[in-house]
Amino acid sequence: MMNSLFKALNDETRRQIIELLKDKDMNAGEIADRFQISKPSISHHLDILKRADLITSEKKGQFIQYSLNTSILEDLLSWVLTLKK
Amino acid sequence: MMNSLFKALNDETRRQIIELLKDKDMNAGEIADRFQISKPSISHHLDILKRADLITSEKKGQFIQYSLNTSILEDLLSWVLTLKK
DNA sequence: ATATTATTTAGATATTTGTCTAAATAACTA
DNA sequence: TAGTTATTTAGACAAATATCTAAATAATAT
Repeated sequence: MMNSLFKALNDETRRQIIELLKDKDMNAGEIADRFQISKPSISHHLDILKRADLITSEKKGQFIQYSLNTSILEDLLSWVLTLKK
Repeated sequence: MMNSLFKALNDETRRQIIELLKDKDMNAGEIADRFQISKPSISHHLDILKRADLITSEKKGQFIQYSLNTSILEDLLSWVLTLKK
């Protein structure tokens, strides 16, 4: 669990996707347009974020809408906090 | 900066080293004894943790003592917190 | 001086990862 | 039904990573 979370966060592109989704939900194409990386690659990053439970997806007709899931970040927060004492 | 931090955290062995150092300072050999991984590999992990500023090292005679540096975790905390709103 | 102990550096290798293009799937539109 | 648009899946490949053994460095002890 922590493994897939840290893995997902260990990539600049994926962290930027998270930050985009912080502001608003976006579909895969909109996300891909923000990067100079192919759509299949973005799709792969989305998959990794999803496996880490950092984002969720919902089909909206022809599009797939992605949203940030912050609840998993609670675990990261408490992990960090136990280290700080 | 965030890059080397997330990279350092993206490994179970390194996270375990961090948790060991949370309790007390240890030298390289003591740390290595806790894992079934060769000393050179542990040394490499310590190097990555050090580059990420997560640990510090100090020579104590023949030994090198490693300590946890929690101040860098502030940055991780605030990164997570800005996501949560 | 020599030997022993602690740790790192060097070099090799297998696995994982990020990226790409081409093809497949799925939904809408004319 | 065909054609277009949105997204993913498959397969390939180069770069990065975790690990190992052997050798180098540094400090202590006999």
